[in-house]
Amino acid sequence: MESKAAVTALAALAQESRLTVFRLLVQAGPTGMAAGKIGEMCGIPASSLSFHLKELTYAGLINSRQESRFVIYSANFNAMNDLLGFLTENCCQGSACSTTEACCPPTEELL
Amino acid sequence: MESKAAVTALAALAQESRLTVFRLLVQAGPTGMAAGKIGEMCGIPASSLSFHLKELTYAGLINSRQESRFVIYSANFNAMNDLLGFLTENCCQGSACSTTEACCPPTEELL
DNA sequence: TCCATATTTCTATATTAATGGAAATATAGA
DNA sequence: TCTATATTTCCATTAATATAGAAATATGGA
Repeated sequence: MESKAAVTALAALAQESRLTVFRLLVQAGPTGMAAGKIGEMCGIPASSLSFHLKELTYAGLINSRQESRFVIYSANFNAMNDLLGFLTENCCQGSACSTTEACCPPTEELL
Repeated sequence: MESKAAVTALAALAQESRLTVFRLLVQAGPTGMAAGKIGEMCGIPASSLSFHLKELTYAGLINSRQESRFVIYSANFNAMNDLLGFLTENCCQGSACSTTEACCPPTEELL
C-alpha cells in the first residue's frame, strides 16, 4: 500500500458519520447493507449519506452493487487489512516486541 | 475506545507528514527518536514538525520524554492497537469470516 | 407508460487545517 | 553567566471539507 492511498483512506475514516458507517459495514460483513438502511441506522440524511458513501468508495474502503432498486454497500476487507498492515509495518524493526512490551499485536508468522 | 477518540486519532494520521512520522516511530519502537532526528529523516521543517508532533500527541498516538536537551518521541502502541481493534470490532458479526473470505485478520482467540 | 420508492446531484454557507520563516524559549556544558 | 544547540510558539496566507434541503435521476412493479 502506498502512502497516498493510506492518507486517503485515513481521511475518509476520520469523520464521525463515515466512521460509523464503515464500522457498521464491517460488522455487516460481505453481505453488505442498502444505502437507505444505513442512513436509517446511522441517522444520516440521504444527501449527506450519499456524499459520505462516495468518499468511502473513492478511498477504496467500500464497494457497492446494484440489487433491484437498492444499492448495497459493503466493506472492502482487503483494503482495511492493507491499511492496518501499513500502519504496523516493520513495527519495532521487526523484533518480537509484543512478547516483552505492549506493542504491535503478534503477527501470524510469530504464532 | 470511544468514537470521538478514534476520529481524532484517524484525523491525526490522515496527513502525509504525520503518517510518515508515526510510522517512523512505530518502526523505532519503544526507544523512540529525538525531534530533530525525526525532522531530518522525514524532511520536515522544525516548525511544521513541532505542529504535527503536537497533533499526534493530542490524539494520544505518541508520547514524549525529555532527555537532556532532546525531546524523545515514541509511538503509543496501546493507542494504536486500540484504534485497530475499534475498526475491526465485531467484524462480520463475530463469525470466523477470515476462513471463508478475505475479511478481518483472525483474532488471537480464534487461533 | 405511470407511479412509488431509492439514491444521487446541486447548491450555498460555515468551519477547520497546513505551511514555514522568524523570533522566543529551554537545556546543558564550559 | 555565556554560548551553542534543540525545540516550540507566533503569525498570515492558502485551501479544503461538512452540511442538508430541494431538485433530478434511476429502478422495478402494476
